[in-house]
Amino acid sequence: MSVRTQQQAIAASRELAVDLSAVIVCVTGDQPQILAIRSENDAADALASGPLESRHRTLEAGLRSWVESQTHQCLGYVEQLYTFGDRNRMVVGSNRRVRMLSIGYLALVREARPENTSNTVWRNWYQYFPWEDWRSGKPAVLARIERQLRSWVADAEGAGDRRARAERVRACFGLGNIRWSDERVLERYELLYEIGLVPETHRDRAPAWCSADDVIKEGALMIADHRRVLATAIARLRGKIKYRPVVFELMPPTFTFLNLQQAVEALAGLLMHKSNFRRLVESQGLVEDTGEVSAGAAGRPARLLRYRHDILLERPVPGARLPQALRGK
Amino acid sequence: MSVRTQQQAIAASRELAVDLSAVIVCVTGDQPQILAIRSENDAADALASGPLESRHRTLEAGLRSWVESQTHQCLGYVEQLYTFGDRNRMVVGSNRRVRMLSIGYLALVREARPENTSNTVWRNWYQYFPWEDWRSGKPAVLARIERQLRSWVADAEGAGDRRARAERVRACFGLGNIRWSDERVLERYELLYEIGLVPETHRDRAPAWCSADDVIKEGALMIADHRRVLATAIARLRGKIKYRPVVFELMPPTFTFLNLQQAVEALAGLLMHKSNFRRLVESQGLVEDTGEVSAGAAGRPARLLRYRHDILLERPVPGARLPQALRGK
DNA sequence: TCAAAAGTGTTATCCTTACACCCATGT
DNA sequence: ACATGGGTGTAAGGATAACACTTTTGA
Repeated sequence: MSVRTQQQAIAASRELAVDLSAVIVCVTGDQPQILAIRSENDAADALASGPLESRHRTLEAGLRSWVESQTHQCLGYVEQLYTFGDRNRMVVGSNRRVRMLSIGYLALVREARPENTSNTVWRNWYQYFPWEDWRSGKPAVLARIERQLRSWVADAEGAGDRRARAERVRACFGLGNIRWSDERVLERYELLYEIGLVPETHRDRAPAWCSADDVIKEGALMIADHRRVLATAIARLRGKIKYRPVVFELMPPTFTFLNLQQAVEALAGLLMHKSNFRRLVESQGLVEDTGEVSAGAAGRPARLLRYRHDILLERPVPGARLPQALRGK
Repeated sequence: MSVRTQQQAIAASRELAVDLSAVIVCVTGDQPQILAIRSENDAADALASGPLESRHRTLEAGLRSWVESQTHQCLGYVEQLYTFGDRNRMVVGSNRRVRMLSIGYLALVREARPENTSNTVWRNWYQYFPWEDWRSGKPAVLARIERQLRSWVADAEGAGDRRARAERVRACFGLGNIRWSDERVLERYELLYEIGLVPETHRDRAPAWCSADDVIKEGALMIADHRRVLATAIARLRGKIKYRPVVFELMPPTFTFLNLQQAVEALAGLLMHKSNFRRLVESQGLVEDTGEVSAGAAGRPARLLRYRHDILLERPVPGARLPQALRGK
């Protein structure tokens, strides 16, 4: 098995189609946005996606190249998310089924360029996931979602199964003594998908036992599994801002503390304590003062900050969950 | 661009070969091991890798199926790592170059089964990365590595470049006021690769400016980019054990605190404080006491523990790096 | 009796959270 | 004057890291 011939691999690939898809994120003001591709006839949006071209040395270079040429967006930070290849991604080719593989990427851009191609739009990502925005209190949709989840738990066969379901619901949606976790975007979406609360379930292959009546209609749809890819991206980004200074990839060259806080809040879908936020950012040494102050805003003008580019990599990545290792020797 | 025809995608895939490769990990006693495929003629090992078959519904199912049939290992926890597809992975096909894509997976198994196929071996992963094991003090190789890194820093063109290089070296290898971070396995490997301190650089495409004389020869090689895949796996696992109870996927049904601690230490390549480790594990409620005690060991017999399967998902994932969100509303 | 490992307890320190309060500006 | 946002101080509580020390077994 060690020496698989290239022929085998190539033969296998004959039934394959691979593309790259990108969740392109920016923050305008206090809203997180993604670049969506509008389809003419279909109601559902799509993510930007393009072919895997072999002339680029790396996958990432290929992605950058076509996204930049197609959308006239200059990509900043880019990170591979996941490779999606489930069977329900198959499409029917000329005369046989073809497995679609899609390598998902997260890309951050600094500003929302005017939409110059007619079919691309910047959309607030909470349009697709209304239950993920807690900034103005608990989202209304969650009442209905929770009701459905409870009945799913109640429908379990045995007591063990019921416990497991209850546990999972509590963890995903922060019920009982567990808190809502902003990072569980994908787990939440997958739970909804699995139990048929989301239209995609019924579009893909509806299991007999779940009815389409209970579907949550709030939240815009996307084609194929693009909403799953988006959920993956949001989850990754929400996690990442907590231990790597990636927010700054979304900020203009100078910004105030409030700007920064609102950007983080937009991504996390949660509000933060003002003073604690400042202190944390300041203590990390991530920003430095430009001499200037902001103008034109409502209240007192604020100092304008700038990201300290020199601290690109360091950040001791604090907060490990294991006891500190023994020092030295 | 939104509506790419399937034809395009399929056409693009003609020049593609996709396979799955797996880093299969277990811990025996106090050593982390991976399943390596020995090659007959070549000196370098390979990771387990197999074709992407279309009969399975998910990629993961396909991986499990062929790994289990080929290696007679029953895989426990499985997680997708990354999709590797750089140009230097190209291979020459019948009469043209073919891009090799490889979807890397991390798989954890509970025990090292006797090696029943002649060409598979369990190997200590520190054979490939001797600089990653700090359990008995600072690894000896690091002296040489650090010397080379310093001279790379000194060789920088301008002052800015020099600072950036110094910064990067400090962050990756924990020099100056920055501590060694067990999780930066991949970043370290990539730095070594980039500046030609590792044989792979010269095998792939040696840049003129770096000489092969300085190469670090300690550490076993692997074919193609498999050592990079392994580095990715180790990094991911080291990170994951800190916030998800994945170590237990590597433990036998019952174990002592010491067993558990040694497993974690094996993975992290660092030693922990005994009492603090216990307290942390206990406080998380991850384990429960079986009535029994361990027998036959050197000192005083220890209580045998068991993983509490009921807490699969919860774990509030503490230690977020952002200020706590405002409560409720 | 000694070595080896299992356990228990305690302290200083730092980080996080949660408040309370004052400052500067435009309308 | 007051609303809006900028900015400082601080005290309580919790988690960590680092010690010191006792207990139980096998050889």
